Amino acid sequence: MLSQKQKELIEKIGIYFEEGMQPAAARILALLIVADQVSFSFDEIREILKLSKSATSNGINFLLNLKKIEYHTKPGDRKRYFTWSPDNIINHFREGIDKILALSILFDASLQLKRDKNTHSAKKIAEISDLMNFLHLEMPGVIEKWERKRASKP
Amino acid sequence: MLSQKQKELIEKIGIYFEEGMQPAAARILALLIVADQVSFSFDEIREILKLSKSATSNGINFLLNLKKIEYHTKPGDRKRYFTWSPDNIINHFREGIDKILALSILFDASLQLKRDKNTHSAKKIAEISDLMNFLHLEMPGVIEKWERKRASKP
DNA sequence: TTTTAAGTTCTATATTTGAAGAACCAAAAG
DNA sequence: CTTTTGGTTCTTCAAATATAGAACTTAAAA
Repeated sequence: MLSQKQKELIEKIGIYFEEGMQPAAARILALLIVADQVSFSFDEIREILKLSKSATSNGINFLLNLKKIEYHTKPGDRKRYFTWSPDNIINHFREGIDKILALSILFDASLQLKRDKNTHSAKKIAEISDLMNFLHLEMPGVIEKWERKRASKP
Repeated sequence: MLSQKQKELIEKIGIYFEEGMQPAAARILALLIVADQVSFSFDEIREILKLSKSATSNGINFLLNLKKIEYHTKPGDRKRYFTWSPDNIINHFREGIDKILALSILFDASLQLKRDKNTHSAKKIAEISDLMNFLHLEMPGVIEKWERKRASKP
């Protein structure tokens, strides 16, 4: 079903995803990305990843909530079959960029509280905040550029 | 020494920094960024943040290791005085981008293992990997653009 | 209407993480 | 030398997180 290499990749990708979700959820997501099989039932996920029912249930619902995965059903079959939903992945990057913007706002606030706005440190805060803002502004253009490139040579 | 607002900012910025370091280290870094005072001794940090010696020591060394902070000494004074080192902050963004690249490599590896590279999922993996790569390639240009803008109107 | 299947939720642990405080150490001061 | 200072390291301890497994729920099937 899963080759050794695929299992290893699930672990490696899982570790990346652990930044932001519990290990079990991270492995579930990685499984759905890496596997050849297009969809997995609750129990298949459970068995393959050797998780308890609760860890499986919680992980799946966490991922459904974030819309990282979705499920479909089959007529005359009560099970749900889960698949990765890759389509809103660009959103993921947007969220990352928004987070940078939020931090830049805190840096600005810190600058406003500085007695002396001309120290090296204060100027650096302003600079970093400006950079974060700039990145936030530039990002849509970069993604657009990528989309154009991609549309031209598919 | 620190206003209420500054203390609140240290907490808020600290929470951002917790992604990637332990809370105590995050607060130390936030303190060195937010405060007007340019440098702090070990015991000042300890007292202001109400940390134990071990938490202070570990946090400081963690931050020194990552070169997020540095210290200087004064003649006839054994203490070290710690300051934020903002200068390689652009590096911080580069690291973030490098991390994205590392993930794209794992996605590529996953794609290589796919039996059928023409499924929706496989094509999406390719697409995401390509986007991550593109971001990695574009970033230096974006930062350069920012530097030019900044040089022109300082 | 009883049983079964598919999952959820609850309770009990296990694991991980972070921090406290004491013991320790090395260099400088006395 | 011996004491003090400035910190580090070691040994708990506490809290947060994650998981297991059992008990429960709900809807469909028998």
